[in-house]
Amino acid sequence: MAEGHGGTPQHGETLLFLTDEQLRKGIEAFFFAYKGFTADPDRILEARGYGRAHHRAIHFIHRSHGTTVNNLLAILGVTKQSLNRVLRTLIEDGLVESRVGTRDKRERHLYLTEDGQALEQELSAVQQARVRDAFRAAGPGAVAGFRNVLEAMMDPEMRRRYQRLTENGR
Amino acid sequence: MAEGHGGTPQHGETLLFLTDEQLRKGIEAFFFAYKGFTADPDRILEARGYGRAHHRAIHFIHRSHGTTVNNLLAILGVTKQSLNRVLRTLIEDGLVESRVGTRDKRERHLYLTEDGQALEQELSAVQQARVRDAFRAAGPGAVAGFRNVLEAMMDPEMRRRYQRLTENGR
DNA sequence: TAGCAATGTCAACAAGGCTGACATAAAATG
DNA sequence: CATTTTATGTCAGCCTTGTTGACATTGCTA
Repeated sequence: MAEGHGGTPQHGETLLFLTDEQLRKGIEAFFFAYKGFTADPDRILEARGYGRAHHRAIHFIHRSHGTTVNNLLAILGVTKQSLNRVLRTLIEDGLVESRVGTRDKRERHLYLTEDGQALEQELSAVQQARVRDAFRAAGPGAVAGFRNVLEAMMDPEMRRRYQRLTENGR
Repeated sequence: MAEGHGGTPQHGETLLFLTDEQLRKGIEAFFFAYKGFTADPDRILEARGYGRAHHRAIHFIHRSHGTTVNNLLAILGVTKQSLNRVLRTLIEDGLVESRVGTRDKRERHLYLTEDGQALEQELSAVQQARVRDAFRAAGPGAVAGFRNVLEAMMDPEMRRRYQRLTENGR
């Protein structure tokens, strides 16, 4: 499967020589970094009896106020039963509000309550701080480069969803 | 904690202005990319009735032939009960061999069998392909930049372990 | 009106984390 | 040599968060 000695250049860019060792380091870095990436929010969530699944729901509801359940399911890529379990506790705990759609009354539109927004703020503050520090430590150019690599690593379907999110903020 | 409008430059590098929006995109990119990162191995593992935990064990045993259980525990950051469950199935299935230590007979040294190496190859082939393609698509400079950001994002303890791994290959 | 779509819910199951407790063998230490 | 510590394994039980399958309700749509 492509022995690391190159082949032909693609995209008209300079040929990149990537050794197995370089790739392995990248893979391990990804693994270890993801732990750090989630460590701070995890601590906050744990104190409330929540997990990462709650964080993800809160994040994307904040990101897209009034999104529907189906929409959220597509973004998160889990089953409705799995999401519903999380959503139910968040609604019961008064962090998320579910309003019946006006145009289509079958849909439920999801919003963060004040408490929900407060938790979202708390979670994103620590996570953003971690990412900000990492970007600064890595220096200029890292922001775009980092995101480009990540974007290229996504499955096409997820990339589309990601790009749709970042385009219009909705 | 550096208010986002900069303050004074650090590390003698150019000041980076990072908006909340940029940070949020980075965070979401990380989330979506991690899904892609694990998608290909996950498919292979599923066919064998294994999960990500098995992959991680296999990866680091391959990476450090003859490593001890304690060592592996520290790298993976899980409990011995959790690791043991995975390790037991891998040993039963003949993918991993556990040898009593010669110097210290309490230790068990872990090795991949031929079958284990074959699976490791299969798994790393698809994962490396994904990372390689992403690096190439992102262009030169991405490799180092990407790794620098990731490294800065790790918890200090994990960063030390990561660096120790990448230094001497052991 | 018939059928499809969006949502919720119940039940059951699995992976993979966790804690606590206990057992064994071997090393290390006084 | 006796004691303690270390490395490992194992049993039992719990939690979160995924999964599938089945079923009900409501409301849109053809």
